[in-house]
Amino acid sequence: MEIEYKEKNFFTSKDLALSVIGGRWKIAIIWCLLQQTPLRLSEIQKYLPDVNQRMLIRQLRELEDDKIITRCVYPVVPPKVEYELSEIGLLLEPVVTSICDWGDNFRTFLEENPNETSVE
Amino acid sequence: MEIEYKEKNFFTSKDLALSVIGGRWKIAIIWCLLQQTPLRLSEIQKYLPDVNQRMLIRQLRELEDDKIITRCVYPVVPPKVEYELSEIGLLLEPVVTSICDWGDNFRTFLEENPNETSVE
DNA sequence: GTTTATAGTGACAAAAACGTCAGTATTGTT
DNA sequence: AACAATACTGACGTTTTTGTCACTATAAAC
Repeated sequence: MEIEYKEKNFFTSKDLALSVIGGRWKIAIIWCLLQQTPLRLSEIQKYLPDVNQRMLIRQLRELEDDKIITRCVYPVVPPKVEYELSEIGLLLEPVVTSICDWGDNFRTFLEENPNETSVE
Repeated sequence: MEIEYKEKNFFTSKDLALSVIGGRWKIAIIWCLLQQTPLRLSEIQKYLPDVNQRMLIRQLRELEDDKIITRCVYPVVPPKVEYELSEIGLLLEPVVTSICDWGDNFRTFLEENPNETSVE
């Protein structure tokens, strides 16, 4: 997270929201947890194979610190940890949905308007 | 923008969407243009005083390249340039709205659940 | 002829984000 | 005794992002 809301004045709700969900993989993680819940770390990794474990854990920690997800550790061996959206985290569903919907529209737009700019 | 959709396979709409609107100030810029349109650069700067001009211009260029906004240059002195949301850009309104709405909820949540973690 | 306004660009530095690698803990299995 | 599985952490370096500073163009106003 780039901005710490604890240390800055936020005038708008969007700034506050973006400080929490603006991270590189945050929306993707929340998306996973909306598909299936709870999820173990290893399961999230299967959903997001492009994210390395280190990064994934860092993003999960930030989401946990911001109370968007909960982390439940089971005292077993090998260890088992389950991640779940919190109540306020679940309320992000409309955000994720609207992003996916727009992505659909944008994909259609791209197909209908092929790039005139060639990268060469 | 971190990911070039021209160069990567995108399997989900969210990935495609995030590659376009995931930039640091993209949502904020789009938010401005939903409040008032068209806007000149100097006007966007008044909306977003924390963004330096260099950065703002870079983000505007990316949005323009992705066809989210249009840039109209008037051949006058001093120069006048107007930015406007494109058709596909206007469709981002539900995304911005849902983010703002969630931000409101999250602010309330923060007020109701004061931080137990003190930073010292 | 100097200043003003607007919308930039280029070079560079600082900061933040990201990735890689190696290592930890536990206990049950081979 | 070595190895496997899961969920990590720490050190470190690289890459990307962001910011700063100086600079450009133009015509009108003073």
